[in-house]
Amino acid sequence: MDEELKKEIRKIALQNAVEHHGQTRDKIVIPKILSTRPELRIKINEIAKEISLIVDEVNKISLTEQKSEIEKEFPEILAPKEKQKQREGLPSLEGAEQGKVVTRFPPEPNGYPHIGHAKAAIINEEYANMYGGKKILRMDDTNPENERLEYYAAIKVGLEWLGIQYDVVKNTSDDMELFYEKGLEIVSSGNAYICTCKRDIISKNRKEMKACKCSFGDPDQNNDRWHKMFEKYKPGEAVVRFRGDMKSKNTVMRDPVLFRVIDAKHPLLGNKFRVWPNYDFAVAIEDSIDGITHAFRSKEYELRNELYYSILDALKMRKPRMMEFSRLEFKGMPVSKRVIKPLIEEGKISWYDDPRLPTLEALRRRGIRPEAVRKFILSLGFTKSNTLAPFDALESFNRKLVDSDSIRLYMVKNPRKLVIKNLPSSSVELSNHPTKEMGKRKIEFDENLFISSEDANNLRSGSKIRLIGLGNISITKTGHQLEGEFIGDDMNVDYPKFQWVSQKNSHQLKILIPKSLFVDGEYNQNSLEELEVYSESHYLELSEGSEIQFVRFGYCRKDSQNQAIFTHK
RNA sequence: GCUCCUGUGGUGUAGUCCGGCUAAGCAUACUGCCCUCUCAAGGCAGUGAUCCCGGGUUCAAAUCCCGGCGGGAGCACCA
Repeated sequence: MDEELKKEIRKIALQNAVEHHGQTRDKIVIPKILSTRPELRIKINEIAKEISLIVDEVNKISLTEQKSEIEKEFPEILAPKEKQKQREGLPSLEGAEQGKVVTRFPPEPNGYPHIGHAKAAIINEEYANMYGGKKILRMDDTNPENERLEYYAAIKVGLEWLGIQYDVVKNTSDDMELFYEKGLEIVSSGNAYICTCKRDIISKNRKEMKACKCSFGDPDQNNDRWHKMFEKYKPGEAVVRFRGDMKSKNTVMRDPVLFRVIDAKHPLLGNKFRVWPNYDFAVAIEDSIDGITHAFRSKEYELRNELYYSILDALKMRKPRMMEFSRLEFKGMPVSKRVIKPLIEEGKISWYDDPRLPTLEALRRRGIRPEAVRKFILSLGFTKSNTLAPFDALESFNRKLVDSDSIRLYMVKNPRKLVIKNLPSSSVELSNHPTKEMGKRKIEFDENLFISSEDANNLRSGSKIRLIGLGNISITKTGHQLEGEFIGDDMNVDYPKFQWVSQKNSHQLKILIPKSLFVDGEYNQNSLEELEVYSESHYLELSEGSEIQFVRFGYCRKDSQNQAIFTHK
């Protein structure tokens, strides 16, 4: 064995020993050597023996000796370890070429957009941007019974708020004629057939893996029935079914429905059409003709991938790559309309913008910034494992964004009067932000001030406190109404510091504190706390929607002249 | 029930495809210190993971293989 290798081994052993209280192990040193010198693998036995010897030697000498040997022999490893840099954004995409990636976000206009939509939209956008590609917004509106005009608009408003812009905005329903063309093609080629069986028969056969009699109909029958779908058949009487595999383990593949008859009025197209493609057929074709290179959807669609590719194969159409990510929900914050709607009807929450909800509108009202939503979502990564994200992760991103332009204001909850007769002045100027230049505000006062009960409760006669920005006070009387006297303005004291409000300058308002809507699956009766508070009247001069930090309380967003919503601490 | 996906500190994740470059990285939460007329932001430090469990392959496994277990989803003429 050459001396150089021995030296190398000793170096690694020493380094590792120093990092671990003077002790190293050959199990650690062997891989390290082998990883840098793969050619040694064949001589493994010999090397392992040598390493054991060296490791023993190193372990015998003291930590200080180890350190001094490193200093003398291998000073290069003394350089401090750099902090590891984290990959920015999402992992790279397989098969993605710069400038050629096309992604799409296909929401159904059947409700208000929420955090789950944000995740899908942001992932699609990020990837398109990452590769200098194209983004498409496609309203997936092929069920006229569900879609409503206001939802098309609400989704666009939400996306705008998130700051996402699209190269193309379209509706799936724009391509109805194309679906018919492809529908006829897939029927004519024998890859689909028209089934007139009753719904429960179809479902029973699916369960039992049995083909239905319609699947044996000849081409003429299918052709004829295809045309009948457009006028003769009533809803429920006939559906177009893909010829999949009734014996497939994947239930999705057991001759799924491609088209059905729906007579409802479509918000965009009225009664022009009554044969509607279903989701699987529509997305596959749309993704293909829109030139989508990478399509992303959430995990519950995973089993539908096989169908998606099969439809495109049957039609000999180009296939995008489909990938899925986990759904995003917050603990105790339902996303689904099925859960939210009854709460609205029962009057438990006001509307879809109630601050306890994870809708985009609610997050906005609550004071969450779109950039925070984006950072938060990206921080969750692109993963298929179930995420029940904690809301405080979002809050932390938001706090950092909001802090630098939130005006600092004083506010007291459950106000208690504090009378101080010997105040040396009648007004004071307070600065609006501790570090950023945001100007000052003037507060006028007389002997009547307020502090919050929480603070007042800990006081007794003789307690000394500092009213921030005002001066030091010695309490002379406690009780329902407190009294105190001004004892100077020395700032080098360690009295407890309280914020205060002057009676002359006060404004009463309500603060809404949203809490978890559901606890252990049950509606939380106390999910919205309402606080009656006094703030400085300066509040009235702020524009609606501004973010405020009430000192020693937390961040709030001004909702109106007499209501603010608690954002987070 | 059947099928598919998933399982890394309190929490969210990186790493897993192509086993060694990290006795497991980052963020958040928590604790302490610095800064500061805020229990904020900022700076620094610290606590915290036998990488779900059990076998196997290998000189070497969070990473590969087999078997369990936990969690989620799908089983619609909804998307």
